[in-house]
Amino acid sequence: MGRAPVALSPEGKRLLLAAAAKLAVLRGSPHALVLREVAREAGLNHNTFYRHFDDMESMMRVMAEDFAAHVRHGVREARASVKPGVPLSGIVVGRVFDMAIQHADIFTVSLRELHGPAGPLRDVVRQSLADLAEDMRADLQQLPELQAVEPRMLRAAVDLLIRNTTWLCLDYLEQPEQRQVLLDTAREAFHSTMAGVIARSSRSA
Amino acid sequence: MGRAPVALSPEGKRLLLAAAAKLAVLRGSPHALVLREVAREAGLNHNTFYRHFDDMESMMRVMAEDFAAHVRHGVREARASVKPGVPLSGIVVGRVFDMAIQHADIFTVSLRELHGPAGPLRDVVRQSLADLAEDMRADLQQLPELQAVEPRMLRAAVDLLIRNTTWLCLDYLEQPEQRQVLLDTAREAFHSTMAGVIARSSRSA
DNA sequence: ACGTTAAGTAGCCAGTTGGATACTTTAGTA
DNA sequence: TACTAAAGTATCCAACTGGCTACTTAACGT
Repeated sequence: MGRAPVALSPEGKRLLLAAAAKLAVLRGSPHALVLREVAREAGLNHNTFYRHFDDMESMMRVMAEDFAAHVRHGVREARASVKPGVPLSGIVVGRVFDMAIQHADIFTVSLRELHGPAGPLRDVVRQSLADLAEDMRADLQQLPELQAVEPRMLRAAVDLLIRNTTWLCLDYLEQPEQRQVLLDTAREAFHSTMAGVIARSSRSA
Repeated sequence: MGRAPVALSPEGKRLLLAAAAKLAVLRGSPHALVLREVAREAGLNHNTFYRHFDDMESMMRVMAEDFAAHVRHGVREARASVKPGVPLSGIVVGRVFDMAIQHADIFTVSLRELHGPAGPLRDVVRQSLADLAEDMRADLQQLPELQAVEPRMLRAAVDLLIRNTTWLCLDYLEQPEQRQVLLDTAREAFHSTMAGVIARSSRSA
């Protein structure tokens, strides 16, 4: 359940996953990957690939599970790091950025895949973000200013912010030196959106 | 300048571009394209490709230019369709969706490429969106409620909305039957964000 | 010390690829 | 009508691919 991803995997498997992620970032898509090239990048014979994966698609499934595990792990850690009652939302974007940069290739590939062709990788990534969104909504809803807001409207706002954060996160992974600027951008979006939700909600009440 | 894109191109060139876009949508990335397969899909001998393009990358550049031309053309049309003084913003998302569905493959590939690896295609697409953003900001700024808003803050809000719209547009291209839902989502994001900008702006004034 | 199994390797295969060179067809136009 | 240039084709090539079978090495419990 809660174990760190790919921790118990054999060396070769991890090397292959890392090589695949790295190459997929360069190529722009995991679908452009070439089996032999991945093995070469990992410093292994191309046949070793078959010791760990059935084919490329099965490898992508593993990568997607890794991504999902990282996200779950990150959320759990963030939750444990703040006092109960205090909202996570203030720190969540920074946490996301931290997670992302620690597994930069996997995150880049996974987030890009959000709008790729339908497939197991995309489904898993989308589900992770959907879970995260519902988590954040419930978290925010407990704030006094937001308790009166209709859950559906709040969820829509959170979805908007997650789309925005995903975008900025990909920018961050490409230009880590822009971290502060991107965080500020995300924070401003957060403030504007929440102010908007509150304004619209109290107006309609 | 203002001419419709690929209008004067020879038949084969258009066939190849259409085939490439179609396959790139299926594959998830133009970088996964295979020259011979593109030609096959277009019903042409693979050598004919070289009559029109130097290589795959030069073809992608052409595709990017097509995308940019479509966007410019769409904006010009939208501008002409509303009375002067009336803001475009109310209809702009619907217009974007219309444009996108008319050139579904090119738009899908181009918008996906926004977070692909750096390259000419991506640069052109980003520039198109940046131009569109500045256009929209200037347009919105003329509204009475928004005249007092700091341009930089308004631009940030527009950027947020464009990121959101891009996302929803890709969803729309994959599920055209969801058009109305997605348009409503975009409209709600628009209202929330603008309400937020106004609230924050008047608060700090 | 030995046997079992997982991890890794070597070499082969038929099929496909990007690209070159040389040829044919089409369409315009002088 | 004959000439030309653009568009399209046929064929060949070395290089690479995914996947197969068969072999070697490393690790580990007994």
